[in-house]
Amino acid sequence: MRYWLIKSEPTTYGIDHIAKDKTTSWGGVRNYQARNFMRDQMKVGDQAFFYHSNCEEPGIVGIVEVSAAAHPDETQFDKKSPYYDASSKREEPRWLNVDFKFVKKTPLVSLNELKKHKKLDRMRILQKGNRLSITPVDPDEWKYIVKLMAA
DNA sequence: GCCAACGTTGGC
DNA sequence: GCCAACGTTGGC
Repeated sequence: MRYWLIKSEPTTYGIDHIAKDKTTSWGGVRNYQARNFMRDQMKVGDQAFFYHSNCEEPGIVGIVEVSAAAHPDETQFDKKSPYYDASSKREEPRWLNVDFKFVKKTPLVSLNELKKHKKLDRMRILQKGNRLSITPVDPDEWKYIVKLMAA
């Protein structure tokens, strides 16, 4: 079982959206590295920090869990979707995604807070210029952050 | 709104 | 296969 961090913009699809939906298909990811994480490494039961990006207070705001393994991303075949990909064929889908289910909201652990902890300075999210929307989280880092939330 | 960092595209 | 140009991300 692995741990992850997934980014989303709260105005587009934030923690309150998934709290209401209960589960959601994590479609629209158009980055090969992120796709490969979902396709090759994510398993049902893996947990992920839900991170709000591009907003007033960027940071971790909740926990979600993988509820379905990678499957073809429906938005790539939908001509009306902003994620439509004309070069992807049904017989050979280019984009895949997992489903996530809501676990809980957590107290905000802001980006600024994360930066303060020496233990966390290797996290992908804290590296300069990192834009990857799905990144692995080390089990030690996970535990450390969960403790921060409880404090 | 700015801009640095990054991924992708396409001409050669 | 190189690399400049472009578009996007995301913190500030």
